[in-house]
Amino acid sequence: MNLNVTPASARDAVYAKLREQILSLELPPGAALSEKEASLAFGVSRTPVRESFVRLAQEGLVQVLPQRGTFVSLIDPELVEEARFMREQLEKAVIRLACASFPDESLEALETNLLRQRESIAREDDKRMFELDEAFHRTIFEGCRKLNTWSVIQQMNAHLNRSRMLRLVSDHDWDHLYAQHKQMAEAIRSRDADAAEKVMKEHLSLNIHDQAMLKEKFPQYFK
Amino acid sequence: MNLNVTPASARDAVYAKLREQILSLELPPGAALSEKEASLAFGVSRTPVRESFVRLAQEGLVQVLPQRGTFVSLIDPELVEEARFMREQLEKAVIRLACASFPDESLEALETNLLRQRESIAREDDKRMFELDEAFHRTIFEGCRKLNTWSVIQQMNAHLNRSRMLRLVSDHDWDHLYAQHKQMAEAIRSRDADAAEKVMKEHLSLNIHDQAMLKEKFPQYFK
DNA sequence: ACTACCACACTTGTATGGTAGTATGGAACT
DNA sequence: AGTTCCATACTACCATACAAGTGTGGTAGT
Repeated sequence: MNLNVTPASARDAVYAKLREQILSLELPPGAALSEKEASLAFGVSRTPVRESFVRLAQEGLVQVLPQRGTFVSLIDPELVEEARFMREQLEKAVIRLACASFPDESLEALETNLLRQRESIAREDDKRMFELDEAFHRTIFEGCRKLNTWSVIQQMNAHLNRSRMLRLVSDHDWDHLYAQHKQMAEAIRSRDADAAEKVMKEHLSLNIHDQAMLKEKFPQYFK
Repeated sequence: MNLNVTPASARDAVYAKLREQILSLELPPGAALSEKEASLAFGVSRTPVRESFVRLAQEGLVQVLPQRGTFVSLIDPELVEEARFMREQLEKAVIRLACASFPDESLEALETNLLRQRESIAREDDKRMFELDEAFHRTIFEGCRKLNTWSVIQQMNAHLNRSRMLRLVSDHDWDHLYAQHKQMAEAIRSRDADAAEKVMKEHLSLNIHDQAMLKEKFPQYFK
């Protein structure tokens, strides 16, 4: 009997691990990867490593140069801004839908989430707060039966988050974000689509100014 | 000297060909693929075939069941509707941007494209008309410097187009679409964002009714 | 000192063999 | 006749060997 459960294929495991390391900047933009090196590190052959590279390349997280090497993609400011743009448009549209029709259990889920957010802020648990933030937005999509849309946003977030990660975590004004989340839930409950859209727009509008600053501070990470 | 230019890697070639066959329904939803079979058909080894399967799976065009087989994904009505939804939101937002600021050369490109559309309609050249339709929308994104957004839409279009393909080509009311395109160009020129958004919304609103009808007509192709 | 060249140590791309899990059809048994 | 079991022929997964392109450092020649 084999209790050493293999959670998934080697390919998926390598893919997930590399993705995480890239998004956390543990593998910084521009870093050289290599099929052989990675295969040794993960204790698998080159085949599953290669296949995970293919996936990462399709997401734009790595760049494969034939016969030369594979590198973690530099952060492309244009791509980051467009990812933010797309997310803003989609989230605005969905929260409007939520104001038109939203199941009670999803609204309850939002309220519960808000309570937990307050706890996490009090405990200064940034990691947990990240998760709750994501779950909050996800719940809105779920209530509108737009989970496929949420997946697309998640993919685009890869590029956004890598840029966000450069700012110190303490930079996050959780109180402000919490207040906005609370306003969103309120707007959905009172079916005020205009107010909801307005809050969401502000919530998702990182100013481009920050981008330029980051690019000056970490020039080697940007395209 | 080797004049048999390999336009790209075997992997890319296989990927492109399979994708085309899936989108054209030459490989219908539910069809069984197999690494071995495909490798024989393309005259390459299983490796590049496998890697193209990985890419197709990530796009949701095929489904890989370990140790069982690889199948062309069934059309998921929810996914199709969400793809349409996302495209509508993004295109509405972008055409509003175009009304605020749009380079002259892009506007000229739209006008030229419109002329060609009229020609193609007259010649009843459906394939050409498809291309011009796509180019028209692409030009709008290009003028707004939102080409990454366009790429995302292109990916989602895969699912939309497969559904569209089921309708007979003659179903397309090119005259109507042409008229809408013309109105869009007009609105951009006169910077009338509200009018532009309105036309775009109608332009991209396939009614869900069609979906249900198609699902009844081709039940084996749907999830 | 400088330049042209080439061997070599890398890289990714492709081919192939073996492994393990799954579905199926037929044989043996009830 | 109906059911269970197993051989077999698939499948995708992974490891490995080889092919082919690229960059670099050293060397020979000028």
